[in-house]
Amino acid sequence: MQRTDFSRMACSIARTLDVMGEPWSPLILRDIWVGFSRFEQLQADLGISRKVLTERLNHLVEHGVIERRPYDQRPRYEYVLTGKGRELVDVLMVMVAWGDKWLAGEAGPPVLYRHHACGEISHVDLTCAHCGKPMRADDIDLLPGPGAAA
Amino acid sequence: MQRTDFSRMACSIARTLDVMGEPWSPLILRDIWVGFSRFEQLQADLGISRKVLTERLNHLVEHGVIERRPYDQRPRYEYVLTGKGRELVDVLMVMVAWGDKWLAGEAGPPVLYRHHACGEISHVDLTCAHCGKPMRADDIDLLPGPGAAA
DNA sequence: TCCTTTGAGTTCCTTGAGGGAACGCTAACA
DNA sequence: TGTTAGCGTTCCCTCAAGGAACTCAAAGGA
Repeated sequence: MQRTDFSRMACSIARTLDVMGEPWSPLILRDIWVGFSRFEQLQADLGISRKVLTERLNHLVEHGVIERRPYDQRPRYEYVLTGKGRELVDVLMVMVAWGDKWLAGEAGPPVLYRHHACGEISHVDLTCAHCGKPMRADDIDLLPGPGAAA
Repeated sequence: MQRTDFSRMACSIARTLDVMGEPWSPLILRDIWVGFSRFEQLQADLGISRKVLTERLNHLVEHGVIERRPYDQRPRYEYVLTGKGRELVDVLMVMVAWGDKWLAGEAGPPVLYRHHACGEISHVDLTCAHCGKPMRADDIDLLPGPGAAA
């Protein structure tokens, strides 16, 4: 099915979706983040079609969020997050916080996150990079930026 | 178009994707967030197929992130974010921060965000809800939670 | 009274992406 | 000389996205 190309839009959300917005891509990044690094591991853990997994991995490599590198003399490869990719995990962490709060139900969250700095089970909050106070959907005004469309 | 159903997975990322992971859904939420609230506005601004827009809006309403309500005696409706939906915008704000940093290029970010609390152009940071210190991909340990799969 | 306009979808056809199973390729190892 | 393990390719089928045309309801004008 022909899909619309988001990469040309003058919108950072659309551009980010062009990198990791296709089906399965966030879950592939999650798996690589938590330590599944090889093709067979990813395929088995996710239950994704091998064809689609190949396409997604290539796409993520092309955009520099993961890196493909050999781990053996034999033709064996593993995928690891780049710095760019590790920052993209921020998006996943916020999805976790939202899903834990709104979708986990009676059973509670499937995974807990312990923060190294304080040792507590916690989750992420969004704060202003400038003043450190909370920064949520209603706390900002939008202004046209230098890269705005004509 | 994800033919695989993510909603049953024991993963808050997969469940969140089930709500807003389909193509266009994040951009629809963005538009509603910034003030496009009507069917015609959304269709014109996004250039999305009317059929898909209808499907996505219904899906988002079913999951309680937006609300459909009449704004006229005539059969006219507008879509607005619920509380649940406003919190989902957190995910978009982090996509903005990442896209602005890694994909904006020479031109710079297309949109600037001014924080009400401090009045500065800024972006979001991820901090620990417990101790307030930075909380990024490498700053946490994962533990099985109460809702973990058997 | 009839015609037109507007907003909000709905229908229908075409194309191409995802699912899934089978196949291929390479290098070590028994 | 098989056999195995890891990593993809190829192929076919189904169904979802694109896109244009169509419908419907209510208001406003001629």
